[in-house]
Amino acid sequence: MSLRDRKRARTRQALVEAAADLFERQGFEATTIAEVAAAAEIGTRTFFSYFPAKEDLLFPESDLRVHAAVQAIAERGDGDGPAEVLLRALHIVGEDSDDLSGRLAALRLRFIREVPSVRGRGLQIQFDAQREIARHLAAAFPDELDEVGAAAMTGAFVGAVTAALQVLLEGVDDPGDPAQVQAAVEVAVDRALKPWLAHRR
Amino acid sequence: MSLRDRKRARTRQALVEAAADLFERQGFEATTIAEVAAAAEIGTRTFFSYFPAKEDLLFPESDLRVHAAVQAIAERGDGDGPAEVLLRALHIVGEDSDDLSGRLAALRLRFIREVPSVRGRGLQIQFDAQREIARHLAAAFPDELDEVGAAAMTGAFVGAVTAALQVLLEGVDDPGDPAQVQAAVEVAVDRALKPWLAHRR
DNA sequence: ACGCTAACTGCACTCGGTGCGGTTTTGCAA
DNA sequence: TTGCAAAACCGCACCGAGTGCAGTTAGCGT
Repeated sequence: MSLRDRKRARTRQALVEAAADLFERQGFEATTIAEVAAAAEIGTRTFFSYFPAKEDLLFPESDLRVHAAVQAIAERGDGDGPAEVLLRALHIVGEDSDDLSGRLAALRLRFIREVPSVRGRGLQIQFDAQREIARHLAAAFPDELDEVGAAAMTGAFVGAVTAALQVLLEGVDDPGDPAQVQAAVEVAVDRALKPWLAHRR
Repeated sequence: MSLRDRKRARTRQALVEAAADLFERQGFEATTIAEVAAAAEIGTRTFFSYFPAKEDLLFPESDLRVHAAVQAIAERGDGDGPAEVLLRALHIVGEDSDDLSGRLAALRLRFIREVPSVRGRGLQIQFDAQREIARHLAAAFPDELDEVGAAAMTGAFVGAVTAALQVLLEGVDDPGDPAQVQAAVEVAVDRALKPWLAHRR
């Protein structure tokens, strides 16, 4: 990795951290891109060579997650069926790695509820990720699934968990508490997939 | 209905039609709100008292559809279970009524593929509609479903059909042809829900 | 016919985002 | 080490979406 690339990665990280700080303090819409860029010590214009839009500051490593999930699908065990592999892949996508990603996750959750444009961007990213995973799932199980079947299955899983999670999070008083959120996610996965796994045996 | 309301409805309709014309001719992003407003003979500023954003011109009657679906849930037959009622409700949401809505549907489909902001807004509307339907579904079947279960079920249905439809539409050469699209929708519903309905018997 | 209210509209403004062109930095090779 | 091409940086001018405000117009009930 060249010096150029490392510097670029550092600046990118600085942008995300600066944005997290400002967003926490001022909210999403009240923070301008100029402020974020200034806090990371780059010109306003240069910001757009790092992120295509303001909302993407909240989803900085979405493609890495998807890539990890795809890899998990490729490295499936011999005994696993499509449902098990898919479930494990989705679990990987939903994981928080470092603590910055934890901070970001909390902000993301908050702004997905508060700011329409963030919710829109989030759904779009989820949709694209889902499609990518479905493609690889179909490739991994050519005998059991075709493209359409894999997409339907992935859509059903993701849709069910997302919708269940949304309802559960309405009842959470402090969305900033990672424990409550984590618990809600587990309940959502369990509740959403119970009927499917039950008849699957 | 007062004259005021009728005039307002006429203007709203004129906006949608003008937008449809301009969008067909110039594309979505190349058409400015000022142009649409001028074509409907209102001031640019006034546009925003009819639609909150440019994208909403492509989803002019989404709340009516949802309302119709909710009503269909309320008027369910005695022998129907949650799955049948939900399927019928979703069928209602997806219907095209007049021919203007047919034109709009084609444009919508095109721009959902081409323009990220339109895709984002569309997903957001779908998400909200899904939540509303789930709420009423839970209310209609208090013994079989709670809020979370209804949301999971609705999310699974909608997610499966949407994802399957997306894959199927990739293979359609002329997205402007309503027959091909309609056929794809039917296949998508069938394929997406087959495993569910099969084990449901 | 008369006031009251809702709708219409122009104006000024902010912010997100892009294209362009010039300057600085970096990687690499002679 | 020096030189050079590419890549990154950045200011500038610009556009369109969207909002707040204030003044005018038009419909509605009395």
